[in-house]
Amino acid sequence: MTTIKDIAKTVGVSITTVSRALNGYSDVNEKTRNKIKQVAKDLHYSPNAVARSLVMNQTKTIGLLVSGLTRSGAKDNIVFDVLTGVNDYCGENDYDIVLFNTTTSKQKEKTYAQLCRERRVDGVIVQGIKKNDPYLIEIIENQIPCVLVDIPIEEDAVGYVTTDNINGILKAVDYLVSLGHQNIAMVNGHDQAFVSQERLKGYHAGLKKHQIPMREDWVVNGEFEEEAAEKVTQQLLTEDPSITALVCASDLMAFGAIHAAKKLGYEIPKDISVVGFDNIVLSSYVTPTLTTISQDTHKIGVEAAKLLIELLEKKDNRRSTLLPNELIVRETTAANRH
Amino acid sequence: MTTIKDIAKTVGVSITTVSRALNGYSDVNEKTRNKIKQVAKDLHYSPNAVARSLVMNQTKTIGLLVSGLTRSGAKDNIVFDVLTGVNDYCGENDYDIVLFNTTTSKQKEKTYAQLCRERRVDGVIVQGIKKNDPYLIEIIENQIPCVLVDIPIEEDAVGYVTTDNINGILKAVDYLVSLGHQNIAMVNGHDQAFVSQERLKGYHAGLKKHQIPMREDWVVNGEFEEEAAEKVTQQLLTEDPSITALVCASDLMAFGAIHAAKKLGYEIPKDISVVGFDNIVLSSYVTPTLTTISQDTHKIGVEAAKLLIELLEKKDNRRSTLLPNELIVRETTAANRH
DNA sequence: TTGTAAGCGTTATCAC
DNA sequence: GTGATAACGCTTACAA
Repeated sequence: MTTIKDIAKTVGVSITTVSRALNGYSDVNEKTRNKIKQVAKDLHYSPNAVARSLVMNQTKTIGLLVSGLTRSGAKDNIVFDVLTGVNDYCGENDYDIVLFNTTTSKQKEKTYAQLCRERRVDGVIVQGIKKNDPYLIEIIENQIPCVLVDIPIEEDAVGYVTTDNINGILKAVDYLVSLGHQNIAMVNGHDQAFVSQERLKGYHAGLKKHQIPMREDWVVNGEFEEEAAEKVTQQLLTEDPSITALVCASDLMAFGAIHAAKKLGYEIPKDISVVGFDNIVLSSYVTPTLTTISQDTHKIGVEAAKLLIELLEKKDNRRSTLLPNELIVRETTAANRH
Repeated sequence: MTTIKDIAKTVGVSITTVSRALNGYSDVNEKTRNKIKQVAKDLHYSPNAVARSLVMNQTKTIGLLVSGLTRSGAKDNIVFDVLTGVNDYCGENDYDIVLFNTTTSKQKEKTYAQLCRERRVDGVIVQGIKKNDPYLIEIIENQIPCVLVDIPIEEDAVGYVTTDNINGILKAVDYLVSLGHQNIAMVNGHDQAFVSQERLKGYHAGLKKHQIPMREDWVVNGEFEEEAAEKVTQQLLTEDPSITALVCASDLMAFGAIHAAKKLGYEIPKDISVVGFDNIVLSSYVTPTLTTISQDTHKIGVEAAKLLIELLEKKDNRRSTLLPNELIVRETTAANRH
């Protein structure tokens, strides 16, 4: 593999000159530069990023730490979408992405800091970890620049990007109320997710706004899983048949809820309205198509990468980005007929 | 950041000893080793993979070059699934993955070899490129170890993994024939995909096996896209209403085909049977659920990583892996009633 | 069992 | 404008 040494030898200059010529420094004769460039091309030279990283003490690489980088993540395409967003922005800005593997047994022993330091990534984007994940403490304690997805923490070296979860659910409640619904229950995720807290706040805010009394037992947790959501919804609906609408904290859970309702003999949306959250691909393919709060997951990725790179290059001192959500009305919601 | 130098200083030994102690060499006193290990821990030492890579001339990193690493890849979760498979196997074997960005304008200028050499990846897994992609020639010409997904090329340094496409379609045809279908048409992908060739072979083989005469005009190309498939299917079915079954080269195209059929007043599966290919998540969520040939895309990823690492470590001289496919019977196929 | 020293391919600091 | 030379953090002959 050709090195600047080889180029230096064939051109008859020092390696210093080659380095400077190739890196576009001004203090080098244009003729020598051209000769060097030509030889570099002839010899199929590629700069060795590893060597450069070593001396520059930066790798132009960011780590992507994803908790749900498993097969199951394929159902909602969220993880993938964020990844493509990160990839897009990084590509434009000459950063490479390395995937951190936290799922496999072997790597599980390594701490977050070890993972980062070993690969000498310049920064990290973290997605899908829970509030009680041990990594989270490490992230805050360490000085490694980091952007969290959906976890609102701001530190010197850490920021976050999330969507306006409160407002999202609020829009859903607004819409349901406008359809004449008053008995609106919520299928939330779990207590270890910040987004669940926020979405719950949105639910409360919505009820309050329309002066609908809150009922604690009308909020159930579906663990962000289709099956779990089905189960709790079935119970909820059995115990209280007066419920006419369901806001769910994810589309997958909405599917579970719908399934439960159908099993109980409900017709959708005639007997009960359901709105999801995420707007995953599935939601426009199922029958009936799902009314949902759309998150631009690709943009989450883009903004996360953007924020991180700004952090790295100290261009700005923003520490967070809040993206808007949008209500997508489809077929699982209808006027209340009770 | 702590280095072996720091450890050497505090323990009072040379850096050589530290290096050897930490890397588990036998020729080092157990007492010194323990002291060194302790100090390393105390000082929060992490080995610098960059420095190591430079001297070892290997990065323990493999590049993932994906053509469809874009938002659109979210519909079929294939790209993502393969990625998780690769990630799983690499994690177990201490390899990291770096994502090669080929979509963004900036990187597009770089050749395949440049991409690989610059990052000094040990090997590459390539997915989603077409037969006429300029990268392909480079891959063959270069000496960089590479495993291709769904492109059957074997060279000294390149191998591939794919599924048994011929047999997959054959199973579909077998099944349709067993349901009494004789007028079976095919919605294929496009000529630039090896899998399309194979699936076409499977279609031919299936017809031949059951002594059904081939009709060239009953094979149409849907470009692996839902909309395109819908269009060509509409035309096909309009021109020849005697067709009672459709084998499609992807689930997404099957959805397009179904849509076209419905528009023409067909009921599914009463009036026409449709079978897809891939078994993407969507196919079990749509109504009616899709009969399809299932590919274990996660396993494709695992096997690709496995094959590449074997190649890298010269453990074996296999150059390819063929995975079986499976027919998943769901609701879009029924007995022929014509 | 341990240490010395060379070298991996760069960039950066000087001096010329 | 250009060239020695040191440095980045590590591994690895070779020597002791």
